[in-house]
Amino acid sequence: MSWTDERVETLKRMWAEGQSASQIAKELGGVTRNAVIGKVHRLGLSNRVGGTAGKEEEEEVVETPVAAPAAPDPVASRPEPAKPAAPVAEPVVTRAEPAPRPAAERPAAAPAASAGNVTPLPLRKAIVPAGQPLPPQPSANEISPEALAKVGEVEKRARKLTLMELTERTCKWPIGDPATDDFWFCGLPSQPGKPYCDAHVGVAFQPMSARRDRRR
DNA sequence: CCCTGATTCGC
DNA sequence: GCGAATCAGG
Repeated sequence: MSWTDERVETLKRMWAEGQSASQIAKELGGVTRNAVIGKVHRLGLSNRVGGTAGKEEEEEVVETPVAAPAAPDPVASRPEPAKPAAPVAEPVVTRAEPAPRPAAERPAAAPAASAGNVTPLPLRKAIVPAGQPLPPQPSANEISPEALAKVGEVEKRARKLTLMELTERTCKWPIGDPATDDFWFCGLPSQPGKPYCDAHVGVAFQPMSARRDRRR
């Protein structure tokens, strides 16, 4: 693979969007993240300290002076790196399997959720009608007590990751109510090839037999 | 361990 | 110019 104009362009765009080198490499295909990083440097794009490697002593604040009037350029306006609306790399929360229903173990609202995260805005968590914010459940939603206990335990140690923090190796089991700020993803190490951690795999994939057994 | 970017250096 | 290997940090 060579760095064609198009590929370089993609590289530039994604890098500017704050994508990681590995993500860019994955998108481009045929290159490793090392290649991407190498190219980035050769292009002189080395910028944002993407979260690590904070070597170098940056003492020179050689940035452009203040001078940033109100109305910027009418042309080059790309201040929104949020959603390229282009080829979506990955939906992150891949659930090609039976949608999980973490309804069973609803954690009573956890007020002190995010540490030091004081909502500055009048953010109420009651966009929900009343009582039961969660959608109806699939019907037979009986899970073995063992599995439930396991989940209950595990969720106390959940890493409480945000959507953005999920990777292929983190449990994507949602916890809490998406309609409120009392919501996060388990985030514990997922089983190889599975979207969830051990405990959540246990409740997500029910053999649909066993249950009957224990019931009658 | 997983991940990140930075740098080096033989090709 | 390229990128694997290595380094360095979270």
